[in-house]
Amino acid sequence: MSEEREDHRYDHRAVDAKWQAYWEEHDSFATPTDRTKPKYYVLDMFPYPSGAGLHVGHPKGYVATDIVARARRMMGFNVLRVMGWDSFGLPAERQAVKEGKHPRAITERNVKTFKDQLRQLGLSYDWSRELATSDKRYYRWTQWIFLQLMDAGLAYRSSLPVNWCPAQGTVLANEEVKDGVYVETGDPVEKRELEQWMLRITDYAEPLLAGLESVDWPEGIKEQQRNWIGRSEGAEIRFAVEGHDAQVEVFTTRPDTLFGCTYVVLAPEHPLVDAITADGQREAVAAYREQASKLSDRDRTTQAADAPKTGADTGAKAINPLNGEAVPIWVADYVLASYGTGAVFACPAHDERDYAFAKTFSLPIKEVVSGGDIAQAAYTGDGPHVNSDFMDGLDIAAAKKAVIARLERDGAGKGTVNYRLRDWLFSRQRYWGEPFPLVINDDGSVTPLPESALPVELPELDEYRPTEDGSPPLARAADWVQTTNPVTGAPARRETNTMPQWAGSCWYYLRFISPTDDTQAWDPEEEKYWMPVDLYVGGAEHATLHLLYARFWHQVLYDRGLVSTPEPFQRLFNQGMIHAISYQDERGKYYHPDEVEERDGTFYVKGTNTQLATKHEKMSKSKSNVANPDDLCASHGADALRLYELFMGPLEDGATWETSGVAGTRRFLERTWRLVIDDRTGALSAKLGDASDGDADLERTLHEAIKRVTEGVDSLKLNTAISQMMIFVNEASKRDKVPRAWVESFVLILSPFAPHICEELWQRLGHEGGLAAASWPSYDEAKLKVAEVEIVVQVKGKIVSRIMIPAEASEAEALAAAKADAAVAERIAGKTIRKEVFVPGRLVNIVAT
RNA sequence: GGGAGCGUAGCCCAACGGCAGAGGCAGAGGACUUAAAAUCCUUCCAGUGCGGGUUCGAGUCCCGCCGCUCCUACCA
Repeated sequence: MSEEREDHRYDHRAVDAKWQAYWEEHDSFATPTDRTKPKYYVLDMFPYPSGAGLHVGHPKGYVATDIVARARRMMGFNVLRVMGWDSFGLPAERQAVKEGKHPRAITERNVKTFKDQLRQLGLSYDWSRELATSDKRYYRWTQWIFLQLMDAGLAYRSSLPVNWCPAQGTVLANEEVKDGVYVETGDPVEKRELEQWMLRITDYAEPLLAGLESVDWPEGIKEQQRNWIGRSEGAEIRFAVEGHDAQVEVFTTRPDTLFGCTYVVLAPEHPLVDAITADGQREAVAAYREQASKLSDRDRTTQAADAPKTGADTGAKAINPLNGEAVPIWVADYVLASYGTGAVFACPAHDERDYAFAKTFSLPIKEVVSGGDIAQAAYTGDGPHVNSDFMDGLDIAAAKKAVIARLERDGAGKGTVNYRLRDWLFSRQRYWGEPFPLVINDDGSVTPLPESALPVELPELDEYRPTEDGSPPLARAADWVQTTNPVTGAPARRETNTMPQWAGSCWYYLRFISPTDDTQAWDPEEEKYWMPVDLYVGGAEHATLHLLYARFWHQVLYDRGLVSTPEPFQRLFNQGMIHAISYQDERGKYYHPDEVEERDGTFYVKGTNTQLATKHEKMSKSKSNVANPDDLCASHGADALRLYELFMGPLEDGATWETSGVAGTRRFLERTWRLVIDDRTGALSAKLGDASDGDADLERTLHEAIKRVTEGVDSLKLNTAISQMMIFVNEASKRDKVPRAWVESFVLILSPFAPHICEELWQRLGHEGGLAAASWPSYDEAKLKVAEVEIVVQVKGKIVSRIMIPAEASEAEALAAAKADAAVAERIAGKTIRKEVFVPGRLVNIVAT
């Protein structure tokens, strides 16, 4: 008897497996080919397939988009829902070196792990459109886009210093270098000049700013992009150098303080330094530049404005173009070579950094804007100008105008706009990336390859480290490097750098439109149909890099008439990060939750007296606080996991993972199951009745749930949608009879969240063709209303009574009913009514004195 | 230093400016059971980080603090 009963309970293993197989067999999520219906392109930021696999934090966004995709299909949209792999990148290359395998083999292994994990979650991807950026059928077109960029004059070569680590024989990213050493090993890092490819993203600074106005993105992300682009208006001013032909050009946003200039500063790398340095200062300046060059960019820029200032006097003098005054020229690393002109004029009275520098080196400080106390600190606020000749008495805005006009008249400078955004360093000294589609001729000139020569495939190597002389790994493929110019037939060599990982992710959303087309990157007709991406979901950590780079490429493609929309991602949504509790002993060792026990509110290593500190941290293997989706699919089922991912809280918020919460959504699914199935017999529940078995309260709960879920698909407020569905199931479970049609509607709205169990229930309810054939239920506003409502009656804002009135009652009726209440009447007797407030369905407030 | 966000019950979280509680977790009690699990029922628990202000009315809007998270950082 009991065994038989077991057989009819909700068995997630059987249900999950059955329907995942069904979907695959029936191609349930194939992208529709008719073009008559409205389209919806919902996209996840595709992952880098790391060796660690997925933890429960990763699928949060994927589950959210899956709900949107499944619901939109039922609502009659053609949905494009796809997944791929950002599969070029350094970790695979490192792992390849470690294991002595090809990075491709490592990548394929990791992709398989990821894909298996995603499949278990029942995500409705059209897997026939799967792509990988490291696939030559894909990177052929990445190379093609690079040719477009070259053709548009947006790609150029430039010699730049990079971080070179001799001990590791490799180049390092800025993030990997601190205090002049490789953070992982402590090996020293030096700067090495290498020929690099750059992309002129700065040419697109204005369109990138302007485009933000037209997209539906979180304000915070837009603001980050604006800050990153960093538009600032100011002036370029030329200072003559005393005794030299040379001129120093500076950029400033405060040309109005030019009379307060007491010195000029060049960045240590400024090209004029050698030419102008006085003989007596050569040694000191050389020593300073040497010292500065040893610091990584990061060290030079992570310090706050009040950091100790260093510098050296060149002994040269610059002439202030306004008053002819000669001021000393210094070299200091607080001026960055890569911003503006790499030189500034210093006005210590009104700039904190200049102030600190002037104090350090006892340079004069001259006030030109009144309102502060420059004996104490720099004054950066507004005020009437002083000691400034024609600007005296003007405020900052007026003074700026006046001084720019004067400089322009005198030919000593001009008003300009500057950007913080730098050109994009677009080459890496790595193997596992896209080769450049070009050859370098013997004279150093570059010839782009014709389209017919694409793809330029990565050659096979058996060693992925850089060469001994520091050339990138591709230099090892001598036969590959040595080639001929396709136009002239003359000997030429290939570029041994590869593209950075961002390249492939810059346009993958376009390739998903026609991923198997080997004749073009995408089909223009299909592109017109599907673009732009209607909803793009991913982490906020990509706010400035990926999302800016992709917009840049897209705008270039748009300007060349290759895509139909100026912006790629119409709506962006950032899912919050999932954190989890970690347990650490005094020495910092992490313990897995299974090794931990709680006694009297304190945590200990099981069976010992070793006390543990708890912390909420990012999920990470190294912190032993990772929850694995595979385990949860096995123990609670994919649907319970999917529900919990979203039930935890608002999608955009961070949340703390608690596996015990999955038990709650699992119980909800079990209650749902019992609503439909008699778990003693496996037959349909005897509860299911006809329309006459329903009551208005339950019907209202159902319609409320349909409404919340329908709206949640748009707003992505899915946690409250789930809770409304829980209310319906709790209520329905209490009834002896529930109209079958209501239960069916409920199964449909739950199905995007919990597709496996809902397919099963839908089938058992006698429907053919699966949920794919079903359409979305609608709600009826009229059904959401109740006949009578209890409203609160306040007198002067204090609750004195509660009365029942018809829901449709007018203000006059409600007030009359309120005043008829004894407690109210008593309180307003003999007083003057100053104000009466009526909030329909909520309250009445009578202000009487 | 700058920017963004968050702070409601033991915990996760709800509340068009209108009765602070929808849902879940954990806890307690009970029903069912030989017992346990499962299930069902009942139940405890905060006045919304702090201080002002606007308002008939503030968790919600405004100002100032405190705490936490994320991003960014000598950008002239």
